[in-house]
Amino acid sequence: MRKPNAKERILETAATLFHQRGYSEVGINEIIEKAETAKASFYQHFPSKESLCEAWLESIHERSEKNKSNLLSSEQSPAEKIGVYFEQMAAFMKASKFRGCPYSNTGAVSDSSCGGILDQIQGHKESIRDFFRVVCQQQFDNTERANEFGDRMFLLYSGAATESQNLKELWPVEVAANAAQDLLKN
Amino acid sequence: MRKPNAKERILETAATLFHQRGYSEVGINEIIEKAETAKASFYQHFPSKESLCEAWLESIHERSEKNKSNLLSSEQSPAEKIGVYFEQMAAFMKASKFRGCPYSNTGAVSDSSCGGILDQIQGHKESIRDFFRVVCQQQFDNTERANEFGDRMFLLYSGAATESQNLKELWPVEVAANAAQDLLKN
Amino acid sequence: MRKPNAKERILETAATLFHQRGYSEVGINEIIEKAETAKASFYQHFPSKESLCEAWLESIHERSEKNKSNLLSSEQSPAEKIGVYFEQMAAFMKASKFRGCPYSNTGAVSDSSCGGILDQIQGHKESIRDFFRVVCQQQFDNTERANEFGDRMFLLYSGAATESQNLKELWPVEVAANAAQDLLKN
Amino acid sequence: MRKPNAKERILETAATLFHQRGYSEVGINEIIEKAETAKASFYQHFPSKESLCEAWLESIHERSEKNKSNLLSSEQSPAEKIGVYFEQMAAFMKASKFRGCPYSNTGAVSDSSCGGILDQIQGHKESIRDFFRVVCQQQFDNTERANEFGDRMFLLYSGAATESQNLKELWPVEVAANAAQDLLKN
DNA sequence: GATGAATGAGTCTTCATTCAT
DNA sequence: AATGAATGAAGACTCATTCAT
Repeated sequence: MRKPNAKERILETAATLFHQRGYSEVGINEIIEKAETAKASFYQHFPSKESLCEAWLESIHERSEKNKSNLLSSEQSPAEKIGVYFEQMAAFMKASKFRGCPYSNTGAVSDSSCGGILDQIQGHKESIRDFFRVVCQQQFDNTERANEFGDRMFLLYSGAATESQNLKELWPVEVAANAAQDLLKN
Repeated sequence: MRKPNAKERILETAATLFHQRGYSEVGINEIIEKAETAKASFYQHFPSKESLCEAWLESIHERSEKNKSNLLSSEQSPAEKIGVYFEQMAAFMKASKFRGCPYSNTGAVSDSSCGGILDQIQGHKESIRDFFRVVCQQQFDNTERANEFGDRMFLLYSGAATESQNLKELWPVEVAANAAQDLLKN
Repeated sequence: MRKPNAKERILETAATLFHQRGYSEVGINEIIEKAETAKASFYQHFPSKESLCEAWLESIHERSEKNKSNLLSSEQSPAEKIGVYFEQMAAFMKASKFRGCPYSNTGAVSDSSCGGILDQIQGHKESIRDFFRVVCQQQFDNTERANEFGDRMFLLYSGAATESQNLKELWPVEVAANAAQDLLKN
Repeated sequence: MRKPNAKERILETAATLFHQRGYSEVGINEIIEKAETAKASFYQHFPSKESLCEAWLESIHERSEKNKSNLLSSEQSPAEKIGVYFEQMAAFMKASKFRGCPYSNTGAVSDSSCGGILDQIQGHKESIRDFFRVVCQQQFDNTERANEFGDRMFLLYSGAATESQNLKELWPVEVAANAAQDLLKN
């Protein structure tokens, strides 16, 4: 069961803990203990806690990119794509007990996470925004309108993540999904 | 210049620091130092760091309530009220160098802030949601539709706060404002 | 027996350990353990390990200054003053089991101890050099010659400290003392 | 450019770093990184960090021995030999940015370097002391006097190394050189 | 002859909190 | 109402060394 690779064990453990309680609330001691590794082994693979955070965010980003890419190139209609995306979001929120968006949560902690972390947050967010824009471009002829509506969907999506986390409820995701569908009909 | 009241000095100092860097990133040592108080004096006024956090959030909430109440009872049209509210938001984002929503930021840190803090976050968020709902009720006859659109505006608003913070840009607030205005026209 | 004051206990413990084994070889853990204090208590009194080092060197310097000042203003002849000074040195070497000069030992560790530590080392050394110069000025009419001979005595003194430490023997101190006496006769 | 032999690369790298910053301040991680070797390769060539230290001191000693031997058997007068020796010292101090004597610096760190390191330090120092004694024997008929004056020169030399390092200045070497020359004239 | 991964004990420092005065 | 001293637990990170390959 236990992965033989220490680096992977650390990364997976950190992924769970960071997401559950937030980057700043999880110490390296706890990570290495649950990953069943020695402290020095950790630093052999990651030069710092921050670099582990970057690796964690990176791994999420990769999965997310693949998913969005698949969705975009699928045969589904824009409305269906939007529907699937928000359904995935709802499932994610429930599964993670409303812990919200790992990127926003990490960015909320501090601006001192300026270095690579801020870059990753922004890159990820831009990518999601682009996703909504492209879906809208598949629906609307007017590119300008498509981008504007894509941005609105992006904000609905983000607001749903934030408030679903704050209120520990699912309705924000549903409301956002409906609003996005309505936007597609305009 | 220096307030004579130690409790107020602490609260103001904490307000600034918590907002700038996040609750978990600011230690009591720094707070009492900048507030020019002794450590024991701090614990005389606040039983714990968490209670200081609650007092901070409470003070923000009070100001916010007063502002929303004034807006709601003003002579302005719903569109104007929405316009003013998002303009205030834009000003706040700029002034705080895109540090986003203190409530969401605090909630992002940890679920261990279960106690009173989570209650305050949820209370504050519900209140903002209600604000948007009431504004919509002033516009639409259909209450159900008003509430649905109010919720959508709430999510746009929240998404704008989150992404304006993440991207360190103002456009999310503007996009959200426009989307909200469009909702009022439906 | 145990001093009630934690700061003093720390300083005395550190003085002993630093001198015995060298600044870089003594950890804070050992210091606080032997001083019977908590780690945080240490940092209440000293902002860093380096600052403790500075306090230690400062305390040595003060005692040294008082001693040299007393010697200089005494009724003794220059030869007697030199004699007493080297006798004190011999006693110190023996008592400390040939651990040599705390200042030179600290400076030997690293040039990264640039900050205040280097300043203290240099200040202390200049002060000893001045002591020998003044004694020579009390012996010779020619100031230039007095200073030159004072500098030579300073180097003999320093070499005696270093090599007595290296060789774990007392003869370097004796040789230096004799050489200094001969210089006075020139 | 890069030496093919890993052992030599390690030794040269360590020589540079140990001299620049002191034995205790340089970790083997840094050494193997700068020597471009694997950690296990290091321990293949040197059983411990201490043994590397010994190898380093040994290599310095060999060069020093050769140099002194050449000087002693040269056609130069004792005064010239002393002159050359202190000139070399001055050049060494300048080149190493006043890092002083590697042996004294290593000995200053700790007495726990009991094993072979202390032996090497003492052997090296005795050898330098002998050098001065022999030069003096070439000058004076009286062996006892020659040895006494040789010892004095040794202390001047050592003091010059120590204080030149402490003060980051060259004058101690010059003063010691002059004092040594004067001793030869007695 | 060489290597990358793993380790336990250690480094210095900061945390929120309580105590006696 | 106010304070400086004290505390144990935890923070991130580095040490010299060993192991299996």
